[in-house]
Amino acid sequence: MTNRSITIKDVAKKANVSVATVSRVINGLDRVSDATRKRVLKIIQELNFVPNTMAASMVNKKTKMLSVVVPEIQNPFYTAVIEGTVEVAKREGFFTLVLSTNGDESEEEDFLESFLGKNVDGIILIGSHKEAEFYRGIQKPTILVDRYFNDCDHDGVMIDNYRGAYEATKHFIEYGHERIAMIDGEHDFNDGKDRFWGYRQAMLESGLAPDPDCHKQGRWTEADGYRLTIELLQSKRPPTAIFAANNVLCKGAIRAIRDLNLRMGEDISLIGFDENELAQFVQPQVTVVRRPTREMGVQAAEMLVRKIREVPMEQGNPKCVVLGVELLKHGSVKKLK
Amino acid sequence: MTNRSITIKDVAKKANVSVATVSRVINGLDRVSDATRKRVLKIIQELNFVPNTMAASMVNKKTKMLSVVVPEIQNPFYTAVIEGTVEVAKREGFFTLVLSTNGDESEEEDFLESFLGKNVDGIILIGSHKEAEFYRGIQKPTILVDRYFNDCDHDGVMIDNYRGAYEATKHFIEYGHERIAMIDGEHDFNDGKDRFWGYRQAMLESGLAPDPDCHKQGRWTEADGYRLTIELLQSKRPPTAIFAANNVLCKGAIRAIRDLNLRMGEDISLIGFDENELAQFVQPQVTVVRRPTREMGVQAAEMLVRKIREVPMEQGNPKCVVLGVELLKHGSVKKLK
DNA sequence: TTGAAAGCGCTACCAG
DNA sequence: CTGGTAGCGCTTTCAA
Repeated sequence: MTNRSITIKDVAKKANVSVATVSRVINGLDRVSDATRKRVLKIIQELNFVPNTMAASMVNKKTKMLSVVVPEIQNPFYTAVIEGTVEVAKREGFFTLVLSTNGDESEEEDFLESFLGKNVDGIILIGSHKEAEFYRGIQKPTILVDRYFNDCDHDGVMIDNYRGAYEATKHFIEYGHERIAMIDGEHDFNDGKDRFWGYRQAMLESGLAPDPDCHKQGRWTEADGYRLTIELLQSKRPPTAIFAANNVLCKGAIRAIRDLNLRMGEDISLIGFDENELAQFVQPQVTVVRRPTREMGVQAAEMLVRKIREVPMEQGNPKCVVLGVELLKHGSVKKLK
Repeated sequence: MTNRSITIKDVAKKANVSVATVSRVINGLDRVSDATRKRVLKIIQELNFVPNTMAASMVNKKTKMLSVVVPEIQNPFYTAVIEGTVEVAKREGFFTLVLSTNGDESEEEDFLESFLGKNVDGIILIGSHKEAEFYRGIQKPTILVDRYFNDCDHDGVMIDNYRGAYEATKHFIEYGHERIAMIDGEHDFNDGKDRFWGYRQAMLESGLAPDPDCHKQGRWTEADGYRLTIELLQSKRPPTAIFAANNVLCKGAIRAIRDLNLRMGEDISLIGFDENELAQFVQPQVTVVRRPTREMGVQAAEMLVRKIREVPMEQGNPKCVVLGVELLKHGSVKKLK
């Protein structure tokens, strides 16, 4: 497309200075007289010279790029995290590079091995790998988000999944529900697992024996949210309340309830995890556990930038920040007593 | 984090060969005896050596990276395009780098000037700039998607916005509607403009004088979709049909109709542009103009890869592919006669 | 089949 | 304040 691009040498020659001087001007260092600086700047303009950042990076080993790796880019939860990190990164002078892996471990690996993965200054990772070992292999400042692994040698930003599920379940119980179901996906990561344990613990504490028929597990998809909800509601002893353990599952549940012609918050109570468009649309709105999605990205980016800048020696043990969640009460939970 | 990373030199020394040979092995070139190849490969394993792609790129000026630049990453239309391009790119051996500009021109520029922008092999751009000149300045294989500019010196992949709007409007007319409103946003780009002209043309052709009260313009946001719909429906002479010119506007319209307690496809008819979650959720479902979103990304990526590989001389005049749209008829349009 | 050496474009150190 | 120069890690002639 373009012929040979013009380099620092061309500028130097035309300005009758050394490349060293041009470099100084480019980087805004002092030790350059005002006269020469002006002259060089002018030539740069004239020649329309743009420094080759890659060459620079070769020597100083910095690219001012961050990457944020997520499993899927269609889920608003992830895009919210991305937004948060991008905002901070920009403020701090980094570009952010987004990669969606489709939850595929090998795609994640490929990326980290690639030009991009190798050359960013730091990584914010919502990983798809299930073993700490993989993460330990990442030789670069990295912050794990949402999914954490012990002994992974990296810092993390999580939310209190356990508590979110616990509070949702408790809320049902306070309102008099006893036959409370939960639908979720595979327990591949701590987030899913913790939500299940939160639910379970709340049940136990209230003396409600966890009924295996009330815990339906599928994949974390809207289709399965739909299917599992139908199964629950058409069983011989349907629950009076359902806790849908993430946003897409919740959407499926909402559809199912609608399709079965049941009245939300009347015939059946529902709580979702994470806000979602449908939950806000239906009437009454669906009560959900809200987590600070954007904030997670912000925190992660701030931690990452700090880590990139700090001298390696100063780095202590990996720390994992846990952000709180909040139950947004709407009208989808019926008061039984 | 990591100390000095090991380089091609280390491998060469340990294998008792020259760096040239190691380089050949890395790149799978022939002219290396099987014996040495094996030996080098073994050392590479042992040392856990990973070639520095950046250094390589410095000399051969290729990075095997593509970037796709979109205005917003929250809109499913854009993510669908992204998915399409990523798929093709991967198949062709390129990594895709996603950038969301928030529709901000300067952010778009910053990106193109950045390390990333400078070092990708090609760009797929849903631009936020409004003048062809800007695009002409991009000295790199680029495909414009969705928004096109004449004389921009780049190829493009568009859809037939005009026809989509035209058909939607015609559909209303066939069903007996006469007071047909349209809501849209700023006419900053061809897409929005064309939709308006398609609507207008359909009206004129059918002898329906375009009533200025029936064209409400705001921004391309859900909030404005809501607001404009309310305005229309509460005016002294409300329309019987509304064409919402994009997905978010349509969502706003759906909410508004619901909040006014009107029956979709009965009290008011609606057609949206682009599918969206709410349109599929409500009953009856909303009739929409569907465009091949994913396919746009696929086409664009294929064109881009071809362009990157072809010798500069072969490049003819910029060409713009226009993909068709389809009216997905659901129950949101009432038959008046 | 292999190696030596000249870069790619820039930075940073050391002299002057 | 300015210039010379040695790399950064790799590729690619050109010779051997």
